[in-house]
Amino acid sequence: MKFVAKNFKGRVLELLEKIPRGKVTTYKEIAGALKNPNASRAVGNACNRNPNSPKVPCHRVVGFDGSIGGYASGVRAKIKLLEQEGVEVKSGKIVDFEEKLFSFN
DNA sequence: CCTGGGGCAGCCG
DNA sequence: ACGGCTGCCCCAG
Repeated sequence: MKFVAKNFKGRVLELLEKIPRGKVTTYKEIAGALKNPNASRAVGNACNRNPNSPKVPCHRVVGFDGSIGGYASGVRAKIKLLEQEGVEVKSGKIVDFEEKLFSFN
């Protein structure tokens, strides 16, 4: 049985878990999927204060431009994880970002 | 490149 | 429950 969180934070975490390995998404996509296209900041907050650190791949979420943005454990770690999953990162940006972009839509 | 403004959820007192 | 502060953001100038 699937656990459906009704909190904003909970939904964000669930979406993050849906992101396949080697793919990335944007805060905007998540916000839009939650019907709150302006809540991109709130999405980032949910990840930052995320209670499920290793459970949720927050490192697969990047800025609208494919920019890494930030990371609670350090941007450096985020890039490292992405590269391990096969996502190239150059100068703090995702290489072929649009091709690796995953949509919830 | 940097600055300011907007809008939204989480956390703390 | 309320108010203020913060933030892994986005957009325009």
